[in-house]
Amino acid sequence: MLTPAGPIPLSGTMGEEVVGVARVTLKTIAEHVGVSRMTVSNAFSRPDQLSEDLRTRILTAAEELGYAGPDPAARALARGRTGVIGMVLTNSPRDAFTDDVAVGFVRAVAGSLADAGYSLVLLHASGKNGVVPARDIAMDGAIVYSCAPATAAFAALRERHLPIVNVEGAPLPGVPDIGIDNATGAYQAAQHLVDLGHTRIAIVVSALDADNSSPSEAAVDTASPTIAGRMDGWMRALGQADIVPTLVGTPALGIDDILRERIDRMLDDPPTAVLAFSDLAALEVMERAKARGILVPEQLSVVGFDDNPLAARVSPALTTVRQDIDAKGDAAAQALLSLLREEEATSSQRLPTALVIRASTAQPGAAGRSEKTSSRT
Amino acid sequence: MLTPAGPIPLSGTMGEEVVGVARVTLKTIAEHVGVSRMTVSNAFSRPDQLSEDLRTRILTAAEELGYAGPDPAARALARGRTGVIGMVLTNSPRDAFTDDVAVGFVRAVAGSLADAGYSLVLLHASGKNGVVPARDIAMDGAIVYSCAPATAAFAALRERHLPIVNVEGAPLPGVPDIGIDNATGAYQAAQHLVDLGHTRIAIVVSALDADNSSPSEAAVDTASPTIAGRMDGWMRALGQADIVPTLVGTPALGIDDILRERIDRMLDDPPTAVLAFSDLAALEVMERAKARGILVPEQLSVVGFDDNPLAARVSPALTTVRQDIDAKGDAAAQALLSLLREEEATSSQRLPTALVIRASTAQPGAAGRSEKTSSRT
DNA sequence: CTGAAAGCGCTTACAG
DNA sequence: CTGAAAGCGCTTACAG
Repeated sequence: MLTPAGPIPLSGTMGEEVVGVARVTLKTIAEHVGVSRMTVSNAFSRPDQLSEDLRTRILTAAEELGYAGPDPAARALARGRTGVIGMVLTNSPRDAFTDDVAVGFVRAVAGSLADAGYSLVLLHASGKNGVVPARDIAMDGAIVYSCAPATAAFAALRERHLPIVNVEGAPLPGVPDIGIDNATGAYQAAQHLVDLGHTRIAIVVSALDADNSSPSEAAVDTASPTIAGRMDGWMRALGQADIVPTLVGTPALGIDDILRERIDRMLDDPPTAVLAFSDLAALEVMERAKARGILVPEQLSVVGFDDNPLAARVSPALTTVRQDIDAKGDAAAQALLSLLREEEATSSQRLPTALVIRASTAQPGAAGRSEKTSSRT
Repeated sequence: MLTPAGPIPLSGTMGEEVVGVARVTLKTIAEHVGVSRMTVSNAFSRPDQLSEDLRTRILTAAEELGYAGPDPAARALARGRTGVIGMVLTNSPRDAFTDDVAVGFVRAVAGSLADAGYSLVLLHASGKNGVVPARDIAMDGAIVYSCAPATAAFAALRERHLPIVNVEGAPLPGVPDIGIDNATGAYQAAQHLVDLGHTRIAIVVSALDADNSSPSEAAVDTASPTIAGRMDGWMRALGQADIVPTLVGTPALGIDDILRERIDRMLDDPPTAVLAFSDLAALEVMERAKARGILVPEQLSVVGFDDNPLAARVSPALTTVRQDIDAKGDAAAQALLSLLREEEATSSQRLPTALVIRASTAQPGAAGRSEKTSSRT
């Protein structure tokens, strides 16, 4: 037996304060029990490779010595597998987590992945410290949510040749893409307004610089594949009805002050209906309309997108295009999982949407019943 | 030069389909450039250790060969540092992410950590696959959010001797705990009801099995340190006013059907006021009261806890105890960060709360103005 | 400014 | 059922 005098060798040079106990490794236990390191390894990782009795003896010794199990970092290197999946969000987690839709997606992905034994690591954009998580974090694969192909994190991931699933992204060769059918959803939303009789319609978007302008070919250029899909759908329905909408947009990826300002400008001479790229943007429009005394839906119909949990709670309840965010998260997780299993069957997927008509839309100029009609007796 | 014939050695046995390119490592590049592996390592990790010229040459070669940088798993083992911090939530991420307060916390932590160059990995409870993330994932430390000390994940973390910060947890020797001052917040909430003149008060909690019972000593036993703190505060204020509240609770950690059922039972013979352990629970009470035609706040005052984003949006707007969730997240992240820097100065912290009085509380039996008083003309 | 040596802690075939 | 050997890909002192 090579076991040193004491059962647990202590760290620190003689005379120094011994702050912690020396690292207990497979070797410590092997020497203690009198077997080879790899038998100890087997005791933990391949129980069928040794006798029940030996295994118990080893596990007992491990516990006595305070061994918490094989070191995950060493194991990851040896196995070539970490058990971790990365998630890169449009914006840093700090921003993304203010959006219920993004949160719902992360939630669903984390759940599906957990069922398969994988943990999710949130990959923020590269910081000042020179740390680029997408490049520097050990992981087995990644899910990229609603990012432009040019995103730095995305590029880093691809350089590493990691299995990647793109969600609501631009089609990229060799990268499966999961997303909803934005065009069809948007088409339904616009058609709903057309059916109600609206002709003066504004479209409110992000990732597109447009200050109450008309949709000239050039202007419809957006960095977001999601917005692009929705634009397609809206324009198709409106085009069929010979309606030329007004475009209100910001170059930013989400709602910012530029967009708010342009929405205000739009409300100076309001259309009769607005198609917004998200429920959050729709609420922004509704709040600003309300502040000016413009009645929704009597004077202004508003349609959102997503069916954010808020949509049903606000007043008037928001007409919107529902997407099944849980299904999207599951689909993304499953796609990545099958990529990890090297089942090449993984392909892109378009999930369906559904128009949900609530109280924020009505016929133009309708003396529609709002929730506060008592004064009209 | 030991460089093989072609610039990029291919993998796969002769005759097999060559699916991928052989792994490019430090060695590949070293041989290609004609320097040692460690000079290549230095080019990436310690730029000051070699001439600018050599470095450029190495980096160029690396790019040509498709080398994405030092392998994170190998680096983690060699450096003893992963750049990853774990987060264990009360419930699995799937459940936790339905709660805006928990989401806000994760958001704040992820943000603070990102600033310091760390990424956050969500640690789910151990699954069927035998995978226990808290034991099997490589990380440098962890934040434990609102977990009972007996939580399996917590125990696994401690066995690994990882730096841990406890958030809203039970005090544990050697583990700094960050949390709000639950007792004081709850005290203020209860005192507010006392000041309004209420005497028939119910307390709605989780993690405590109580079916409209009186708070006997035994019954006040809860597995949640957070609930325990709030109970203390409520009971102290009520005790000073000689009020004995009714206890409505579920053994579960959150809101479940048991709790809903017991709330219904409470409303059969309603008190004049309710103290709820969270805003979500308060909304549950309000909705159920509304369904029965019990007016809030005229017939029933309701006080929540947290100041969930929803609290201000619902109608009537909810009186509640505000906690600064961003501050809590930052504090937790900073505490862990300083633990990682081995600044032993890290200690526990109690963050302040503030009572926010809105429209869901009024004097008992008050013919208070609700939002629908028109009928009373 | 550059390199030879040792090591991080584990696992994977392969023998016996 | 058990072990000796090689290796995962990098970094950390330490020489020169």
